[in-house]
Amino acid sequence: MSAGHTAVTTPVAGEPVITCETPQDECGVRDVLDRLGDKWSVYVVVELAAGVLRFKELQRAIPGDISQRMLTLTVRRLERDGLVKRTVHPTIPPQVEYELTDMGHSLTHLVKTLADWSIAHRPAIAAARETWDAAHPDSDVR
Amino acid sequence: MSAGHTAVTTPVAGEPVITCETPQDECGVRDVLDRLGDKWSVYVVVELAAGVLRFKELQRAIPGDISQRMLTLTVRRLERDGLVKRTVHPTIPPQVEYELTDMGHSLTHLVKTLADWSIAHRPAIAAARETWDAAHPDSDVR
DNA sequence: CTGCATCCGTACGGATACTG
DNA sequence: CAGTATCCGTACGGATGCAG
Repeated sequence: MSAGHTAVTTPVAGEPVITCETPQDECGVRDVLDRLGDKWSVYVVVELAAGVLRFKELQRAIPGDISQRMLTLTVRRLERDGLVKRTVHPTIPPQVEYELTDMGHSLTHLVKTLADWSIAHRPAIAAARETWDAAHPDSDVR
Repeated sequence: MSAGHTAVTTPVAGEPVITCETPQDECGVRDVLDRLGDKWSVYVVVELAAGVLRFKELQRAIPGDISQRMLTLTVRRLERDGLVKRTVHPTIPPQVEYELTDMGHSLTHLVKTLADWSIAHRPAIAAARETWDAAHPDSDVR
């Protein structure tokens, strides 16, 4: 192969092909991961998939104690990307509701796929890790 | 709803439900993201999906100039998780080949789904961003 | 070629205090 | 309640040098 990219070494049958037209192309994958790969975004999507939530509700619903700051940031970014809609009711005390947009809802299928794969392979991965860790007692890889 | 979790506020029709049995459960999603959410793992999977590659080949194939250190780390972690198989040919100079395991190959479908979603919604997201950025001239959210 | 060790800058995220 | 502002520690990742 001339200039190395997406090597066609040993094409596997029945395998979806992820095509990167040009070298140095990110195949679109990097995009999604930059958006959902952070610590909290998926959780926001998951919780909002079930329905409209207020700020505090969202914060309580998300597993793992998200800080107020992080929830604000996360939800703002999702809003900026058109995945979440934010509506403010100018009452006292203020009430702000968050919900997924249509595009946001389309994400749900994606997340479901992720969750399914994870759950299906969790045991196998755990096993692989144990084996590897046993074979490599002192390694900083982790 | 008593103690807030996975609120059942406004269930949406025809929407996959991501169930978290217990509060503070990560629904399995965090697992995958911890594994593929980093900067390079997906690329390794994508390139190896096409066939067996040596270290240098892999490095050249991946878009965005991955450092040698990062490629080593990434590939080691994937190996630890049982997603990548590493075979060493004790020659001079050394020759090391990387390939996906069966489980690794099962990831390809997942990645394809990600890529597809990304490409499909890229324009919409770009538009949403422009709108938002215009409406919020001075914001550190980005 | 493949890989480890080391150093170092930055970006991400947590904690806290303060405002409308 | 729903934020904003600030400070601060750490983990991630890049650059470089050395070794089998």
